[in-house]
Amino acid sequence: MDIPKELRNSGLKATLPRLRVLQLFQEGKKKHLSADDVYHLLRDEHIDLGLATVYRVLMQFAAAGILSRRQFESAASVFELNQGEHHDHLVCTRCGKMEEFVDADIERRQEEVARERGFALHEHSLSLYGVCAHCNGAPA
Amino acid sequence: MDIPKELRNSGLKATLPRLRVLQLFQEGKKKHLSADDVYHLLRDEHIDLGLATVYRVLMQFAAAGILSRRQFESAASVFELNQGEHHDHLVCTRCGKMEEFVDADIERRQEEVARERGFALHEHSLSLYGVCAHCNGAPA
DNA sequence: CTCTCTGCAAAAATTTTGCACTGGA
DNA sequence: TCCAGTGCAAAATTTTTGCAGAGAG
Repeated sequence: MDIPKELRNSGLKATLPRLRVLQLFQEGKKKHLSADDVYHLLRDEHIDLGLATVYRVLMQFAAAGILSRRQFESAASVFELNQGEHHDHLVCTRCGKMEEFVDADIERRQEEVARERGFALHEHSLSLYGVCAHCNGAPA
Repeated sequence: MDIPKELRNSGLKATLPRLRVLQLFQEGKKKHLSADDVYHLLRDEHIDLGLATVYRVLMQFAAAGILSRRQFESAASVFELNQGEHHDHLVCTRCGKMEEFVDADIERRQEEVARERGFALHEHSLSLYGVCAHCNGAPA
């Protein structure tokens, strides 16, 4: 989608920092980025914006539904483009590789578990941690 | 189990701070406690220990397998007694109530998902967020 | 031209570490 | 007694906020 338009739809002005941050995610070279990652990637492109601005922009995007914020095992949160369909993550604890997946059975059972306990389920977070085939074949 | 013994089994001396922290979890009034929770609960009992010590003790316990560290949506990690069997969490986003559950179907599918993608699964983290029956019946 | 947005720097919140002193075994 | 353990304070990390100036519409 047209980036400035996507911003306007969210009631946000199309400013340079916002355009660049969104572009970074839409390029898709790396899907999961922390605030600090974004900050440094943009600095590498000689786009100097403050870290505070990066945080503000990321949170505005998350509030607008453009990005989702995720919390994995490490201390810092990461953000990723929200592409409509929900998905969970499978993370290699050796090389950091991250795969996304959706499993209909798991999704369905989550609903059932919540319903059995009288909860109205709004969202969930599932992360699997293991060692990927590549790292398994060539242990460190 | 006998608390000093449990500590010695982990190669830790039975010191007052450790005994009190472990006792707090074993009383079970509240299962999930952040470092700050522990710090204040003990201060309420006029047991003055430093916050740094609380962190150290909690991390030693986690390393020893006595406690597990969890990361929910909020910024701070919480710790809970590790009672052997793994479980996941169902959290009410309105009142904070937390229920634990294990679902065999979900566990099995997680293994399958990981295997299909060539990962050796080591652990996972699943949290469901919703509104519990009580809060649903009496919306704020 | 106005009102949002940004940069900077300072504050907050959470967690970790250095160091001299204390206390369990 | 001896070394692990503790308290305190300072540092590190991640994130948020105040404020004056800059820039989009």
